[in-house]
Amino acid sequence: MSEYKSEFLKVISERGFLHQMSDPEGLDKLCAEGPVTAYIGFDCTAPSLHAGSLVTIMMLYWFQQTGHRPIALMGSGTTRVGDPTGKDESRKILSDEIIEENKAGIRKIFEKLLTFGDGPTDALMMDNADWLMKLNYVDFLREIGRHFSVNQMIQRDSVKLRLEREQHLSFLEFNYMLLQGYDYLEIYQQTGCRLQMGGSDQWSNILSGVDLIRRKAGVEAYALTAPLLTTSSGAKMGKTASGAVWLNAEQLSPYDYWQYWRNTEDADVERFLKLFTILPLEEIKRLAALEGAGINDAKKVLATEATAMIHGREAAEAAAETARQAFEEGAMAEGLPTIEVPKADLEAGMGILSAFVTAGLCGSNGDVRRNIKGGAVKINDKGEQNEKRSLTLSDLTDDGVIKLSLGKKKHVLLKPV
RNA sequence: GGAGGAGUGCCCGAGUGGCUAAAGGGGACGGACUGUAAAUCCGUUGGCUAUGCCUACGUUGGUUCGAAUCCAACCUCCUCCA
Repeated sequence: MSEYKSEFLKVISERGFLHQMSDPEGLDKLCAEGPVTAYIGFDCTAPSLHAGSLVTIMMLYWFQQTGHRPIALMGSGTTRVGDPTGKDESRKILSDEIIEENKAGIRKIFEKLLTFGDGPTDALMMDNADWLMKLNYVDFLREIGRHFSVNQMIQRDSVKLRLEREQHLSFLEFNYMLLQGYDYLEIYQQTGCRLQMGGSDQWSNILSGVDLIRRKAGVEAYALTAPLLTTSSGAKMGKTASGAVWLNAEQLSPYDYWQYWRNTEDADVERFLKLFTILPLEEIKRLAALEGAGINDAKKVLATEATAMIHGREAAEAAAETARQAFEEGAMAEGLPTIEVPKADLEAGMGILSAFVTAGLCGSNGDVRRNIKGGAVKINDKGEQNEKRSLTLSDLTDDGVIKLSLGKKKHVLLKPV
């Protein structure tokens, strides 16, 4: 482990963000000299980013914190083309309106973590649709395609493996590195950006941009990737029962987000504290040293700090307090996710089945029935076995709500309005 | 353009005329054990106004009392040859 001179690489390497770098010495020197500009691209396939993207988002955060200028690139141009790697046939073609909506949702996340503006280290937001949509095929081939050597392209591991195994590789996929390489060049020309970061799966795409900039502009640009994260038990990051761990509050409440981190596996606690919180390393070391049940305290810190990063300190504390009441006191915690139902429904008597479905705890009536059979369903903390049970105003607690629970961890409050 | 192969539930994958809402595995969810962890064990895993009904094995038609299974056309994907 060589010592880095630049603050950025020091922080990044200590906290476990580093996977590969194209020219460590050169990049270190560049970053040590003064403000550098770097970008990371994000797809616009969903209305929010999820926990899987958080690693690279945090890299942008640290980049700015250590005195540099980050660029968040919205890939709405490449999203329109569609990422060719999936196996599903008939991929959904997203309409322009949806892509724009998604883009708006994704922007919000960056606005929380980065400081935007016109200053030398203020973050920028760009969109590759601005230049990709204008491309003319023949011009592109002449201007960009000429700088790509097929001989080299087929040497790339991603390509080589496919060819060696005689697996199909479409021309579209083969071209992807040109598009992303072109992004890098375009951003370099517009902003002087000389560093592109991303997940480790982006490595070869990033390198193609590095090459292109060298050929086209005679400038050395850099590549840096972060490891692809899995939990210690091998699960992909950012997936839960109800889907992805979204970063936007509209997609996933801060309380549920807090819970996601609270349920981190023991073996991941230290790694996640380094990656997803900004606590000092000594503090993390101390927390990670906790053993047995004590590590639960570290998980709470992880949850609160990680939640504070993207939902704000206040929401994080509230989530922590709600969880404390719900789990440690078994009390009726007011901060639990709350669903409003028309008062009239309760007056008429609301079926327990539909109550759990509207609360989002179960996917269908049959799902509720199965869970009732499995003994997972509770109303106001009392087990319920009768699927015909209906909820009425008399079920309201002193706080004026009805608490629905599925299993031990999932609770929703029903509130009449 | 030619020859061959494939398309099954969230995913992988068995099934080649009725016993198939479809084996098995993974994942997920619930339960037990714990520490709101992991591992392990057990259960569940299409929908409904439910002793029945509907939807589902690429699409559309056909054969049949009856089709995921047979036939035809089409769509998509893959491999090899040109």
